[in-house]
Amino acid sequence: MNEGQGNTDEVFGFFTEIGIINQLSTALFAKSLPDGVHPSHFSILNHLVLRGDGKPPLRIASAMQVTKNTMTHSLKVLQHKGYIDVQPDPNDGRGKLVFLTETGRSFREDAIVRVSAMFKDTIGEDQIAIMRRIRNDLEQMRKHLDDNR
Amino acid sequence: MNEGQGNTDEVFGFFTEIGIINQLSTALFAKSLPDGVHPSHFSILNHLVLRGDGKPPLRIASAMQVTKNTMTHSLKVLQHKGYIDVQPDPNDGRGKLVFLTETGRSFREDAIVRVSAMFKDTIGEDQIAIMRRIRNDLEQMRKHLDDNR
DNA sequence: ACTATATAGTTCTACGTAGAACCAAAGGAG
DNA sequence: CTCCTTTGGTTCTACGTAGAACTATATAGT
Repeated sequence: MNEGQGNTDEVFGFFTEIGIINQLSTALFAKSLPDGVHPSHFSILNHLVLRGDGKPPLRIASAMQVTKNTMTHSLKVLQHKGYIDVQPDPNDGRGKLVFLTETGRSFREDAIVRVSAMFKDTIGEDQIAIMRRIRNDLEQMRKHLDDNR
Repeated sequence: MNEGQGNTDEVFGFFTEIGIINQLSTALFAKSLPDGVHPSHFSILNHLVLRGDGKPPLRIASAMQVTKNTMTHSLKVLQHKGYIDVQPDPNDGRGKLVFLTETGRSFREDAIVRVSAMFKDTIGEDQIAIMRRIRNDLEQMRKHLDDNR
């Protein structure tokens, strides 16, 4: 293969590995979520619980690293399922604010239990060890990619 | 937040980080590919060059970690663009074999050049160092997830 | 104050991908 | 040989996501 392109193959291989892990983990995760709830939907609920709700969609979108079009769609799904409540922002005529409903909170609680049970079957001590080991490097990488977008 | 779920949050956070990196790198990659060629399409071409062509679709699908339905679709796109040639397997009446065309090979070469140039702008020494550091752990993680699918 | 620009969200469209049902060919068991 | 199961691929449908064009409100510059 062509040398002289520096470490292109290395970089490409790395991102391929990341992509596959993402693929497999997402699929694994999806199997433990009830009815048509996508992992990304759960992520939004989880984010609202952990970081607090009452945030505008755009802020959530940037936290989740998806575009605002995607967020509009996802929020519509969550709202339709009754997990969130979207209200106009009283301080900004353009904006909206996203609130969790009780249904949404308890759905998230239940999902955590299911996911935990599933993780117990697949994620062992070795995997946890890997996660702890590389977590910092991953964060740095993510930050760098995010800054140089 | 609820403790007692063990390291669910840790695991979930890890996969979230992976997901975001995948997201950002894919988007970055896509920008350096011409016309409607998706990163996954390029991956297939790259795989055929690196690992050799003349392989059945199902084998490629398992290497790329996508379902066969997806592979059928992707191959149709690549074939329509003239990058690959799909022929029936003479040894198996059900099977097909995928071959690269000259167009496909040179497209991949050109793409490598573009991608390399783009990487030079975004991926620095620090990032390469991270990749080398965690590459092994990622592979292990991927293998484990793949085996326990 | 007025105009220009930036920002928050939505809509429309296109596309990659997965799941399920399906067809065809191969392989194994009796 | 015959039947059943497995395997390779396709089709149909559904869905998450991105890009681009658009509306409406807010903010900055003069």
